[in-house]
Amino acid sequence: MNIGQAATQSGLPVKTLRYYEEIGLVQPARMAGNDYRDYSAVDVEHLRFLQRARAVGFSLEVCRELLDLYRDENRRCSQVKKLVLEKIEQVETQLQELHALKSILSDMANGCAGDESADCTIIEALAQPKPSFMPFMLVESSS
Amino acid sequence: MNIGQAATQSGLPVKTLRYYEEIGLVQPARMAGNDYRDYSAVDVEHLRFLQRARAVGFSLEVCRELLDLYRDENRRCSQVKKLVLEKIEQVETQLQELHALKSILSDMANGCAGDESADCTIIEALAQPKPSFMPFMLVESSS
DNA sequence: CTTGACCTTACAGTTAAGGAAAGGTTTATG
DNA sequence: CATAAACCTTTCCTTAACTGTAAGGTCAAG
Repeated sequence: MNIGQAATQSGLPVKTLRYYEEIGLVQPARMAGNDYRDYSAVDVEHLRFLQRARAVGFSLEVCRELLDLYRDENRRCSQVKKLVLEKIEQVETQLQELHALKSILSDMANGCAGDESADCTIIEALAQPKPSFMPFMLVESSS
Repeated sequence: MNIGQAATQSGLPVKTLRYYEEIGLVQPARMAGNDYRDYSAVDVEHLRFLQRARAVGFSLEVCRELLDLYRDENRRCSQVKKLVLEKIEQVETQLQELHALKSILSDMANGCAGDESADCTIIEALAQPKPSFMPFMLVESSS
């Protein structure tokens, strides 16, 4: 099967298949003569696995581990679950950060008239001439 | 003021200040003779503005717009608020996506024994030999 | 025979910097 | 005065996970 069909069947763009080959994730055979990539059914199965693992947010590095486990008859289920639990923790951390951001942004928006004047409490909050103004900004000055 | 002090006072790394100069955000004068960057008080003010705008999640592109508005005496408050409201929408979209991911990952983790056997419902869900298995995967096949 | 749809490689660009190399300047100290 | 530490400079490479573009080879249809 050539790359176009493999892309269609895996739900991934052609460019992505070339990229995955380049980084050693799924390396198809080559057709004699024209050097076209020749994807086997197993290759496509692996590509689909990757597509789904990416769709649930795993990094390519972790996808590689998952694919290795998928191919490994001697895997232990606990290894797989560990990766999922780690990912859940990451997602929870991101959710907390985004909630914090949203609350800051909402406070900013709510405190702002949004009219045609040049005075703007949002700009003032970001300029923050003295740290006494808009206390919610003080929480996020960690970086 | 040289770059190290400007970095300390703005809360940004030295490398970031050089980068911001390179992309035209804050371009300090140069000292005669040694060509060191020479940041004015206004430059540092702008750097601090950028630091805070980045800290609340605005992209550099939007930070540039915000900084332009900050410098613009004729800005309209509504322009600023528009950017904040757009950012809030982005954050909400991301929150929804992350909630969806978390629920998928949690379902996966909850359905998995996590023991020492090779059988793993997570791997099966990602492999998904037939689309009849684990219906929550069907929602996310948009990319 | 040519047109269009495939396929190939290689290189550049994206975001927002971080790191390293190789070297010039200034300041503190012996 | 010499020198070493602590600054500063530029340039290039790296990150994640691709996407876009250029320039060209191959294949099937009409």
